[in-house]
Parts: sequence; C-alpha cells; structure tokens
Amino acid sequence: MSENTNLSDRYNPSEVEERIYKWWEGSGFFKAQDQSTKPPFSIILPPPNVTGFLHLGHALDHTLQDALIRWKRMNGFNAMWLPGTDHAGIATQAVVEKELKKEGITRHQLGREKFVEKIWEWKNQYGNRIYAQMRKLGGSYDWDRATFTLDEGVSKAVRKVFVTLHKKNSIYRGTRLVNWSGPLESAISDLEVEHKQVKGSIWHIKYPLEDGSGHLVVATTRPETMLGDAAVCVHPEDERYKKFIGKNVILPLMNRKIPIIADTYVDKEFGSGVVKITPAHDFNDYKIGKSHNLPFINILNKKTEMNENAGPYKGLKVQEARKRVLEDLKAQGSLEKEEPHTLNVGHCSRTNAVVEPFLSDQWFMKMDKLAVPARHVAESGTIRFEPENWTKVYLHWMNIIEDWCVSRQLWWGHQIPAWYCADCNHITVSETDPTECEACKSKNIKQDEDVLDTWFSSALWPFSTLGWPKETEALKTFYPTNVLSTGHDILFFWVARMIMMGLEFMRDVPFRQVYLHGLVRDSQGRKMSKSLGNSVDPVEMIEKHGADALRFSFLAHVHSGKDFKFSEQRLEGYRNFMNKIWNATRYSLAALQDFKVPTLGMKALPEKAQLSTFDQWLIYKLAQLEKTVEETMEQDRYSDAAQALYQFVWYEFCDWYIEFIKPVINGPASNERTTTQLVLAQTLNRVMRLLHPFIPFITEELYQKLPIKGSVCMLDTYPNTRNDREFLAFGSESAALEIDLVKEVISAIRNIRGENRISPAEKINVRLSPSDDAVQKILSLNRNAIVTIGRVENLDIGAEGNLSKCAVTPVAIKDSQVKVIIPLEGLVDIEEEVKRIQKAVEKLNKDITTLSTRLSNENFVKNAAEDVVEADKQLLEQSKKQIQSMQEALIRLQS
RNA sequence: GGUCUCUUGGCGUAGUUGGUAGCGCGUUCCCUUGACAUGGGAAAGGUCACUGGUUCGAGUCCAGUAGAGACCACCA
Repeated sequence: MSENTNLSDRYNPSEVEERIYKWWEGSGFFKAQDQSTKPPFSIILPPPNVTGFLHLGHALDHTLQDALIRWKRMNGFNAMWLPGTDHAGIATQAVVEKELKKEGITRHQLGREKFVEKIWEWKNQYGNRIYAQMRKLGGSYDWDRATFTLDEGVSKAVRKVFVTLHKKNSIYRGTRLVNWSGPLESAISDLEVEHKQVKGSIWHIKYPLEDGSGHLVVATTRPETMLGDAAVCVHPEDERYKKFIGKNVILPLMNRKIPIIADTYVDKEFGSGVVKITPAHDFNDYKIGKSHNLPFINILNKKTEMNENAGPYKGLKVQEARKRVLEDLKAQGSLEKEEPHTLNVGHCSRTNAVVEPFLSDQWFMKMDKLAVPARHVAESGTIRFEPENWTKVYLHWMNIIEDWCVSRQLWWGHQIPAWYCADCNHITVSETDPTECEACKSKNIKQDEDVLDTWFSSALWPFSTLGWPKETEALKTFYPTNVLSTGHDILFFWVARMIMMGLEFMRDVPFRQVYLHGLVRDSQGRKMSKSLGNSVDPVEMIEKHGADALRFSFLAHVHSGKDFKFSEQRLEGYRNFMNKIWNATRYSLAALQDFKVPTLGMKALPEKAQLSTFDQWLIYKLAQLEKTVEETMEQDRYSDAAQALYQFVWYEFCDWYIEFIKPVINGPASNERTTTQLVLAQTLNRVMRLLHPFIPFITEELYQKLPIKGSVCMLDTYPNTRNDREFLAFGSESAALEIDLVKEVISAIRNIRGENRISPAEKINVRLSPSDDAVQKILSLNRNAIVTIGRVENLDIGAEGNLSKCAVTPVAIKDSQVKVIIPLEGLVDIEEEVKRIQKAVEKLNKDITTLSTRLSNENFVKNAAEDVVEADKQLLEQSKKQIQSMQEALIRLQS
C-alpha cells in the first residue's frame, strides 16, 4: 500500500493549531445569534484579570466550558460563550504601582488622573495578551461579545444598580469599623481577610483603680491598642469584680480615666476575667462600645501608624508601638506577666499585611434582604450546584451574611456615583454626573473619590454583558445563562453575589447550574506558587505538547469538585494519544485511497449482507460508546466521557479493528473490502466528531482530510443515539460476541507466546478445537484475522487431535468454547509451559472455591436475585470445564 | 469551636440503585512486524485506613476511631 497521504508520521500540533483557529475565528464559527430558531445555550466566562497571564486554573476552567459549549453547539444549540476581562482593581493598581516604583515614582506624586491614565496604558498594552493565550487553548469564545468590566455599557449598569439600591436604602454610607489594609490604604471586605494562626503572647497589664485602692489586671494580645481604650469590662455576675462596676480605672501610659463596665460578653474563665475595651480597633469591642455609649478613640491613620490620639507613640507602626508600649509598661511596673498564646490574625489576602479594624466612612450594601431569594433558589433547586454539597456551603454563608463594604480607597475602578455638597452636606447619588446638589442646588459638589469593589461589577456580569439595562435581544435570548463554571474559591466572592444581583435586577436567576471544579495543584497536591517554583505555564505546555493534549489531560481527570493534580508526565501520555489518533487516521486514509465515496456521502450506508463480523462488532461498540458519551456529558461527567472515548479509540479501534481489517484491505477488491472501507470511513467521521469538543484542533484538521465528511467538524452534528443513527443500526450484539471470542482466541495464542517467550518472529502452528459447528463457523470466517494477528504459520480448525507436548488454553464466551492448542515440541522449554498452566489452574481453583462456597450457601440461592445466581452457576460450570482441560493438558505435557 | 470532603496496588484515580476490584502512569520481560517506539505484545502488583453493625453477600449502606484537606466562625 503506498503512502502518499501527506500526513507526517507524527502529529505536530504547532503546525496545525494556529491555522485552524484563524480559520474558525475568521469564518465566524464562534458567533451565536441574538435571535435564532435554535434553542439557546449560554455560558458567561469568569473574566480573568485584564493584565494577567493565563494560568493552569484558567486553562482547566476554559477547557471544561469549551468542551461543553462545543458539545452543545454540535447538538444543535445556539451556543454562546461570552468572554471578557476584569479590571481587577487592587491587583492591577498594585502591578502598575510596582512598575512606577521602579522609576521611583509613587501614585500620589503622579496624581489620580495621571495614574489612572498610566493604568489604561498598561491595560492597552497587556490586555490582549490573555486573549491571545486563550486562543491558543482553542476556546470557541464569541469574541464579538468580549467585554471589559470598565466598558461603557458595564459602567452604566454599575451606576444604575448603585443608584437603584441606594434609593431602596440597600446601599448606604456609614461610619463603621472595617477591615483595613495598611499597604493598600483601603478598606477591604470580610472575604478578603484570611485568618491565619500566629504564635503570639497574651500580656497581663495592671490598670490602677482611680481611688488608689489597688488595680485590675486585664489580659490582652494587642497591648498597643490600650492607647485607645474606652473602658474595662467584667462579667456582671463575677464575684471577684462585682464591687468595682461603675468605678473607674486609670489607663496606664495615657493617664486617662476610664470606667469599669459590666457585660455578659465577658467570659469569666478566660484570662483574668477583665477585658479592656477598644471600640475603635476591635470588632467585639465595637459592639460593646455601641451598646454602652463609649467614645470611639481612633489611634491609627490610614497607613496604620499611630496618630495624635496615641500621644507620645504618634508616628509609630503598630508593631513598633507594641514594643514601646510593653517596654514602658514594664518600666513602670504595670506589666504583670506575658504568656505564650496562639491566636488567629486576619491578613489581607492581597498584601498579606495584618488587617487592622479601622473606623472609617464607607459605603455598604445591605445583604439580609438580598439574601432571602438567593437562599430560596438554592433550596428549591432552581439553581443546582455540582457537586451538590456546595449547596450547603452556599446556604451557610447566606445565613450568616453581613453587610458588604463596597467602597475601596483606590483609584482604579468604577468611581462611586455619589457627590458631596460642600454647602449643605447632602449626598447626591446619580446615574449621570450631576452639575448641582439635588438638595440645595449648589454647584459646589464633589464626587466621592473612592471606587467600588471589583466584585461589584462582577456581580452584574451575567446581565451587564448582555446589554442591561437596555432590553436587548441578547438579554432576552441568553439570560438566564445555563451553566456557570468556576473554581470553588470564588463561590462567595462572585457566584453568590451574581445570584443576589440577578434576582434583584432581572427577577430571575443568572444561571441554572453552578459547576464548581477543584483548583489546580502540582503533582504532589501542593498549591502552585511562585515561591515554591512549582507553577506551570499552560502556554508553555501547549507549545510543548499541543493544546489538545493539555485539554484532554484536564477533561480525562477532572473529578467532581476534587482538586486537580497536574502532572506533565500524564500530559505526555495524552500527547501520545493525539499521536495515536493521528496515525490511525494516517493508516486509514491510506487504506481508503481507492475508496470511492458513495453518492450519499455522509448518509452512505453499507449493505447489510456484505458486512463482516468485525464491522458489525465495531459499529456495535461505537453505538455503545455514543450512548456512554451522551449519558456522561448530560451529567457533567466529562472524565467518564473522555475515558470512554480514549478506550474505544485506542483499544477497540486501533488495537483490534484496524488489525482485523488489514487482511481485507490488503486483499483483492471485493464487496467485503468495499463495505469495510465504507465502515472505516464512516467510523472515522463519527470518531472525529465525537472527539471534537474535547480535542478540537486535531479532529478538525483530520476531519478535513476524510473521504466522508461534512464541511466543518466543529459545526457538524454531534453523533449520538438519537440523531444520525441509521449507521449504528448495523451494529450487532451477536457479532460482538463472536468477535469477543475471536479476540479471546488471539489473546490465548499471544499469552502462550508471551509466557513461553516465543519470539514474535517465530511463526507457530495452532489448532483450534471448537465446541460446536456454530463456533467452527465463527473461527473459519475469521481465519484471516487469527492467522495475521496471532502470527500463525498453520492454522487447523477442527478436532483437538494429539495433545502430547502441547500448550492448551480453553477459552469461552457464554456457551461458545474453543480449545487453543499449540504444539510446543522443539519450540520451548516445556517447564515454562508447565508453570504457565499451573498458574492458570491455581487461579481457576480459587475462583471455583469462591463460587461453589457461595452456591452451596442456601441463603444465597434463596435470597439473591435469580440472574445473579444463574450467572454464578454458569461461571462455575465454565471454570470447571476449563480447569479440567488444563489439568489434562498438564498431564499430556509431562508425559 | 462548627460544617464539609477525602483515605482503593509505587503514583494519580474510577467504581450512581450492595453481587468474584477497573483505568492511566510507572515497573518487569519480549519485540524496530509497512499507521504509530509519542509504538506493539505478555506479565507482576490491591485483605478497598481501622473497628463494629445491617445483609445470604459491604469498596459500596449505618455507627464509631484514626489520619489528610477545605471552608466558616474568631474569647480579650
């Protein structure tokens, strides 16, 4: 067979991927229609940071979504996948600040306007980098709809939401204790605080009583905050301290008089039973301060340095102040003792700095009302979580939800649409920039300098990207979206808030299903991080092994919600699979060189009478595969689908089918040969389509070379058991059983070969002794295959004959039995064969023992399902027959 | 402190109505055979963390124990 098929003997993804992607994108294949007769299916991509790199987590996430959207598209849906990028307030601002720092400039030196300009420059320079990387992965994003979170449309949506919620009093401004990040000089939300265990101390400090009659000892882990103490507090029932309630103590170092108050909040057993109350720097103390009407003494500035309220400690950082306070207390004998103490300290998730509770004016979103319907849709199943256990996590959070601090003291982001009047102090909140105060009409107004938390605009993403507040066709068609896929790390940050905003503004859920996958870790399960040096660049992996291999390694191994352990070695394995597909197609194309495509093309069907058993077997397996893929994809079990495809392509199609057809293909022209060619061509066509959502590049490339094909693989129908099923009807279960028997026979020959170390070059003689005429016929029909694949010199089918010095292996499929007999005289050391048979006998013996024990248990026979008992009985019979022939063989071998 | 998840051959894992434990990688042996050495063939390797219970029968259901991880909360 000649080989001018134009395919190299190795698949080279870099030669294919870019070309194919440009063709797809240039041809508009990724575009969805705002109006269509097809049913809609939409996914909104979680927008990555506009100036970021694509990391493995994105690659996993995007691969899952792309497989799903491609699958749906091929299934006849108006499939829309909307890409976008996030301005990522803190992250982006920090990056640009860092760049400026290299030039020795701070953002304050530059000023707000210039600085924001700089960030836009940066964004324009790097904003497309991640899009280019996404293209490399092969994602079928609807690029025309790509949206940036600071685009005009989104900004309008943000303002409308802000203004609307403000009108409803669901957004309010308040002076509150918030989590403050010193390095950012900004408030952050509760979610942005990471609690970490830290080994510290607890100090016992003497606070002298005002009347000089002694002192109380307070225990604290944060002695520097005493500078802002407003009271000390004891339990009202504490016998030790009851008598002091209402009296005063003198705050050491500051020499301020503060009251002794009582509150049940104090735990009598902990520490000394006396707690210092610092309402402006501790969340619990804040509450006590409120209920007891204490003064709120702020001792920090925005950089978390001590301010003028800290007296002599002014200007010191928190840690320095602590050190000095302790030294001074010690010097004056006020420090009673220091004990080691482990405590949880909040750290800023961005900067890792210790978060300080800090009193400031901020904007908050009231969450309790918004949470009610958001809870309901999860409870009722209107939104389903996958894996399901996240429902509980989500609901728990919704139940304890606190108001969301949405203002950030940053410059990069959506500036808050609120204007302060210098004359009457009124705040004008407006969708459009006002020219005057709405209360006193003064022109002396100034916009709030703060911006909104990045997640504010993200929360609106499912509808703001579709044109809201305008009532667009896109919004009508694609909202609610079908699936939201993301890592579980942003369940609260993003998913929960989208649900609340969607319900509030669209009166409907933003998506029907939430698919939460795990996070990508290294092969040992460690977090990928720069400092560990174990992070992997997906683009590098794509360049090395191909996008399809990377995609398949994700798809074959995502298991419901578990973290994904990435291994390049495994990736190489799937790279090999791509090569396997490539070469199987290469062979097939050669085998189909003289194949004339029947006029019906895609619809061409073989003639039943001409079908070889192995053709019917293959089609049967193909039908099973399509059923499996359909079922597993419906249930989001991508890895089951991927693995079923892998098994079919490699172990059925390549290892067996191609080997079966070789004698036919290499044989003379015949109806059988033509039919086999047709089956081969049709199967290839379906296999490419089946694989396409998983590995789009290689399948599209090969599809275009097939003799039977549609026009574009990614747009053709996905083969399944409902549509396009005429071809599958040619599969036959009985043919499958016959081929299974033939495979068993060949395996038996190979096993004898392998175990006896008979070189593959050595041709051997084989006798096959069938149990009946039907089996005899099966063997005769498949004689060619057995001879070729088994590398047999002379094949006899018939009576078992003389078994002396012969290897014998009985094989059976249901009632069909065959003895595989190979004369070994002069070929091998008989001892090897004796060992082989003994091993087999041993195994059979074990099986027989378990089976007969079970079957002799009358409770089992009585209680177990009939078919189970029947299957066991059959198996026992079969095993008994087999062991008998093996034992006979053993005797003949040694005689 | 609370909630949740996990524990299956060296590694990564499947196991969806309970019925003799599958897969990939790796390992050992043989093989450059006209699609593919990124390949082919053969094989070894698991008392399913532990203890009880339910059942004729448990990796699978229930209870408890131990270990690993995640999230939430935050008593100074």
